[in-house]
Amino acid sequence: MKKTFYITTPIYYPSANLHIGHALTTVMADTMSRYKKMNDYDVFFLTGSDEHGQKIERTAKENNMEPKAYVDNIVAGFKDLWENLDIEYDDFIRTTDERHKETVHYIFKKIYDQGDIYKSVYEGKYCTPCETFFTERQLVEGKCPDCGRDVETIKEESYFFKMSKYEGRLLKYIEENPDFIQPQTRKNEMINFIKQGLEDLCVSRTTFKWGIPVPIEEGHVIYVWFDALTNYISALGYGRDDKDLFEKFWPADIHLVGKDIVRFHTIIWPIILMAAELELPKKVYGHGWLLLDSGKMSKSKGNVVDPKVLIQKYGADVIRYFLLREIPAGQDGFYSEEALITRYNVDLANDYGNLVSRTVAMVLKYFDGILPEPVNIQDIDKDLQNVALEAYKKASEHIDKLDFSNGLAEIWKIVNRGNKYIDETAPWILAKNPEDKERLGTVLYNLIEAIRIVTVMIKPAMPNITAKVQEQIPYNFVDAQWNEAGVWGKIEAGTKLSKGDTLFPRIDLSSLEIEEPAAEEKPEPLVLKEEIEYGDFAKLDLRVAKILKAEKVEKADKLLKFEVELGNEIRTVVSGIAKYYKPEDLVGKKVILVANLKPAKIRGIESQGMILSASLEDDSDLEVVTINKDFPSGTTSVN
RNA sequence: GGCGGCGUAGCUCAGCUGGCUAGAGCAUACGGUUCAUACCCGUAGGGUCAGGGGUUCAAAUCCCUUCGCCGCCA
Repeated sequence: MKKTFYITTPIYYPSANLHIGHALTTVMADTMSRYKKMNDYDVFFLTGSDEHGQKIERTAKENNMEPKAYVDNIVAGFKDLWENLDIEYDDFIRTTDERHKETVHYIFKKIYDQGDIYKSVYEGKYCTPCETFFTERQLVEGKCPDCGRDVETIKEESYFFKMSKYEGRLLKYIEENPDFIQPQTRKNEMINFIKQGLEDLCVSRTTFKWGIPVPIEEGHVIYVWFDALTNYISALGYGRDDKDLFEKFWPADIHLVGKDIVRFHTIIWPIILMAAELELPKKVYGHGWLLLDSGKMSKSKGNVVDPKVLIQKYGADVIRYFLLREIPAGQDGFYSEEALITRYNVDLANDYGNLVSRTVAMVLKYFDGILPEPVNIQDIDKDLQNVALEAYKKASEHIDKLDFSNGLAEIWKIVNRGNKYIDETAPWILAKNPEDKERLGTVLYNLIEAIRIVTVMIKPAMPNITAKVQEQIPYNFVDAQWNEAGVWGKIEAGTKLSKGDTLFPRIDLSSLEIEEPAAEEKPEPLVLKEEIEYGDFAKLDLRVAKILKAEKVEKADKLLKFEVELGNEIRTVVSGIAKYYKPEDLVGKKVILVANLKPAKIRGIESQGMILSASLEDDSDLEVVTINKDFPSGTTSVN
């Protein structure tokens, strides 16, 4: 029986479309999955979407949609992206799937029945936009520490999960399984966290409906982690009749996650599993973030890089290669389109693509495309072989540890050695002497063989390119197993090569319009008027005034004429804001009037003061400054 | 505030348990080559290894300290 391998990505939250950072996790998982398949593992690769929660409920409502219809739409976009990126998952679990709900019900009930879930009262501060609860201590000046908005105090009956009970067992497990949490720094953080003591976890809500109902009491909905994390076993059929997959693949070999959700995967999830008397996953790997020069990518910053645009421009292989090569294992990495193009030009076009191109061209030119037999192996040939075999070994080790960056770097040592080998053996000189024909043939054979090995090894990362190489070098790359890269001499002499398309055409960086993500606004220095003394300011008499009447000034597009109440007097004021307000909308509003401004005649009407407002520089919009509290008119507004 | 990490060439980073003139890739300059996608190969410049102190025959590597940056603390 084949060895099994179960790898997962997080299930992504469909409140918005995915960005290139999400693509990183999924590409890593897909590459690992393909690598294991090439190593003859029976692989199960799971991804999906986490579709419940108040935020979805609200966003859907804002869009006048039912939540399910709303998420259907976004999830279709997820799947489309994965298809474009050549992500070959075995299953896509949605938390709205009936099968998922069944499993969640089952596991919730099981844990409840044994007494690890109990009812109590939850009280906390909640920030709806961020969908996060905070403790009093976490708030910054009483507001949400993430977004700075107001938080709501929420007090409700909830079900709680007895996490505290499993604290010691979890700690012991982590210490006895040193590879469970990777990388090391995350592991240390988690140990630290647990040692501070675990609180019980609130696992239900009554404030929204968009979720899986708590099976034992109506009106309660299962809250986030109990629902979301369970996807890893609901997709396998746990708690239902069809649990063959569960028996075959659980425990998972790797839960691949971003570093921001390591805690949930290494504390809450294992404890849920312990309570359900299930085995724990073998490894949780928290990879780093893809940063932009302008910081972390996030929707609120508006600096999100859309992977679909990039795929269209450069192709899935290139994006995949960049992500895997550029982000160091377990660390953050930087994205910029310039870096992407540099990687592309240097590694793919110049080094690998060109190596294939020049080698195949020489076989065509000197041997009519028939791959010659290698004879009389010399030291330099041996060296090329050794570099290839050594790289195979090291690359395998790196990839086993999810270190794709170093894995690919190792593979490229063969590419570099190949280019150097051409330089040292100078086939074009050998071609001039008929008696060197055998030597020339050997050199070209060795080069093709080196290319073959490289091409086998880049297949998990770049699944498309192998098929294109196969058109030129007819070796069965498409079905190749990984260990074929660990053997020298597998390509047969006599193989007929043919000219193919340029694998990676160079991109001229200078003539390219790079669409950098909308970086944060460059803070243009404000140009202020000349500094004034307080005395200058104090001369202004700003007063609250109530608008009694408003009408358009005849024959003037811009002007409105107001009657305003200022204490006991009634004044007439003309203001150039007709473009922005209908007269009737302003009646009754309390505005700020510059009350001691010298009256001026406008269109024959005497205007006795000015109403304060703020307007955009290009005059595209304007808002009158208004007072919301019910202050009497005539009130001094500033002093 | 508590715990942890980082600071090495213009840029991104390797340098494990201390030991030859501190490395790689990119970028720059110069040279070589023409099979190839103006590509490839070679050479060179450039670092008081954040600052200070200590241990040692010997420290980027261990210890202390200062400064700066980052992560975790539901």
